[in-house]
Amino acid sequence: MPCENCQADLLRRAGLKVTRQRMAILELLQEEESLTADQIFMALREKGQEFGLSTVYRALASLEEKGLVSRTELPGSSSQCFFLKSGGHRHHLICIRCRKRVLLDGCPVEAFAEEIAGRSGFVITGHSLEIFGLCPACQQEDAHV
Amino acid sequence: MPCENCQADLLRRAGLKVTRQRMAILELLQEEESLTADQIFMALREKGQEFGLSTVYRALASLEEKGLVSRTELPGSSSQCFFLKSGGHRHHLICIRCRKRVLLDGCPVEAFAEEIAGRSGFVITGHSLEIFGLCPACQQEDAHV
DNA sequence: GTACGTGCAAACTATTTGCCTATTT
DNA sequence: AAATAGGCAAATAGTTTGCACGTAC
Repeated sequence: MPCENCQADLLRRAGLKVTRQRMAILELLQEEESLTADQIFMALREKGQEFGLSTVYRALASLEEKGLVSRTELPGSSSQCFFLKSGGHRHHLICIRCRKRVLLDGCPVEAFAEEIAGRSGFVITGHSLEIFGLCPACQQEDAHV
Repeated sequence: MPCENCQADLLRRAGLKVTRQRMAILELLQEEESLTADQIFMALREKGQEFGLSTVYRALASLEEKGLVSRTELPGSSSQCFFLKSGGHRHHLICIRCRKRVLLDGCPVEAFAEEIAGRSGFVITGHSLEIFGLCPACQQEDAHV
């Protein structure tokens, strides 16, 4: 559960200075599932937390570097989505409409990748996997239209 | 096997006009595993096939629309890679060094995704999966450095 | 006080578009 | 001849950077 000071602790543990801007971004990412830099910028502006877009990018970059945040690209979109990273190797189920992001347990790729390594002679360094769909809420909304 | 007129046929069947530019791009994609728009532009320029970068983008867009070409983004890269699409639902093993792209058989995600659909209430619309690694040739080159 | 973070404007990269000409069918 | 494609330059979108100032530690 997101306590008032969790974000500050996260930052401190990562060796980053605790600033209003970073706190606000972490807090926002905790509520929303995943957001583009611009969406973060807008959302904070609406909350009266006005600050530069480049600050958003820089904050996200440091957070990513420290492993607190990760990014991906939604299919057919040109901008990147940022989201809080949870420990370990995990994949997401992502709603293509509202961008809600659901953490999945398990990874069907690892065994597959090992098998492939053997056959292909490649040294496997990683993989990307994301599953896309419509979440229940968005299915309903779509039905109404 | 890439016959002289295969590309032309591909274009005709797709309902696209057969032009020097599109032919050259298809031919190039047949040799190389996957290339960015800019790499295609450069490669063609070196072959004396000089033409505009916007033509490359437009040609790739039509080819993609007709299902002949597909694109992805390599991890940590800001530009997109284009490659010839092979029929059906397939995934790739990609060398992070030379971008060689190997078609894989089978998909470990489909069963996983179905199971998830049941549990999550999402309607699954698709998934992305790519496996990254170093190909045998690049492993050797790296060993020499 | 020092190191790091922020704001703003300008730069940059990848990609797209407008408009007019050229080529394919 | 009609329809589609290409060339060039300019526009756009997203992101990054330089530099002076501000803030956390």
